[in-house]
Amino acid sequence: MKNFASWQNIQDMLRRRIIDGTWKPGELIPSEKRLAEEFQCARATVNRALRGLADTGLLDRRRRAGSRVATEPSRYATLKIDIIRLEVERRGAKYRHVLIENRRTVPPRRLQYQMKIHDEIEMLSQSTLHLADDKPFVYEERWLNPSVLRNIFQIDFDQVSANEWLVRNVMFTHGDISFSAANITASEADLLDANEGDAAFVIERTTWQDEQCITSVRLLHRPSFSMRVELS
Amino acid sequence: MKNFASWQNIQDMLRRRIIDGTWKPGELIPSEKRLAEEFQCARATVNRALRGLADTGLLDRRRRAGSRVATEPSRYATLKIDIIRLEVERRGAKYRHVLIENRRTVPPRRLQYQMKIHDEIEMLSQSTLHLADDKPFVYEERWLNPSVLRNIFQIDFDQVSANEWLVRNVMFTHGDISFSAANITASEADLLDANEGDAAFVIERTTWQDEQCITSVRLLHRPSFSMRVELS
DNA sequence: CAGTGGTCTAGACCACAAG
DNA sequence: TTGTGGTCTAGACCACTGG
Repeated sequence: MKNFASWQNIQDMLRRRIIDGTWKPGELIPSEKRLAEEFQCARATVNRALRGLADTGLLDRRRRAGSRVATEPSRYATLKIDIIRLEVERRGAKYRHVLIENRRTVPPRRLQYQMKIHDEIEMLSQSTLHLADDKPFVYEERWLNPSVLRNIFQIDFDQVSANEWLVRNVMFTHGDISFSAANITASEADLLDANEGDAAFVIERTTWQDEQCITSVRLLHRPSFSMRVELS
Repeated sequence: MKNFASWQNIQDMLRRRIIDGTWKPGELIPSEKRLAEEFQCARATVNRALRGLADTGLLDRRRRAGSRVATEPSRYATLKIDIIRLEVERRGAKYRHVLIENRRTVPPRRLQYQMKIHDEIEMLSQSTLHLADDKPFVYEERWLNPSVLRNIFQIDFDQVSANEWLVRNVMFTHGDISFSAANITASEADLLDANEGDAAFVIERTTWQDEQCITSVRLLHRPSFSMRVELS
């Protein structure tokens, strides 16, 4: 007999029952064992299907208590954090970047705090403009920590943006990212070919390798930029 | 002998090898079979560990070709889409909402397109202000599709916000969400207790149940709002 | 063709928590 | 105490694709 009951099939069937209200929010669903009997498959197969549903927030699962349809079914959206060059190219445009500033200096207090750094160490401070079809796309302000990136002063960031170099050469263990909106300043407006006060989408990201901060970056997108994600 | 080699342990060890450069970007790592021998465990256990690493973008896996460390290790950030009330309460504030407008009307063209609706049907149009500690937090403009939400005109949205009612009562099969920035208008500024032109963080979300659009919503956050996510 | 990852199975033991 | 989910095992077959 063929396997019509792959874990994907089972997951789809179970998701359907949740979505169409066969099993209502808060309700207990049959145990893995019973579902395995129903679908004539091994419990591990049902487990794989249910785990996926729990991961997306549709189910709450607890040992002994069983699996319940989530009462407040949070949904999760997964953002892909890409190299800016790829993001530009994905939009069908030609990518180019310009390194505007690149100097060693001590970061301001606010950033020391953000990077969880306690010494007044010198870092590499960069300003980069990323362009799509030669039109301003993102203005990037970045701080790079030379205590982690030993050879950082030898890299030619005119050839490769720090954004891309880091992704290819340095992996982080953890980090945080925040999204917000900001009115752009006169000088930023100049760089982004926009008007002072325009609302811009801002991403701030800081990454660490174990306890050491690698880099902190602020990406100021051109006005009208929007980031889109599919929900499933 | 105890199992010191749970799939989590194995995943951590393998992740470490990728992060510290033992295995470099683009490099082929040992097959599941070999790793299972190394860790003295079943292949399924290694598989579970590797699958997780592939899911987060650290590995590229292909049948026959084996597993390679990703050349462009995309990282993924998972956003939890919560009920606004919970988001306010998570920030330690008291939640309250005010239904400002609630009327039946035909949505404008732009929204018909966004909702992939082809008929000039009447919908429920709502404006809601969400408050945190009685201070404006988010201004919400929402369209609800009565062809899917049959009893929508009977719900008392003064008691429960549409945001919360929908999450608890209607599940979607898919949707899309976009993040952007906007200069707030004079009337929005009035509602949000801000100034005209201030930059506000905007979330637009549209959800469907199979082919039918359920709702489309635009959330205009108070200036200074930011959304933060952990990367791991 | 052969070796890889993808999946499924039947069984087992364990950790947990509701009753 | 007992039934649940969480995990691991040893083995198997399949789908895919590089050589």
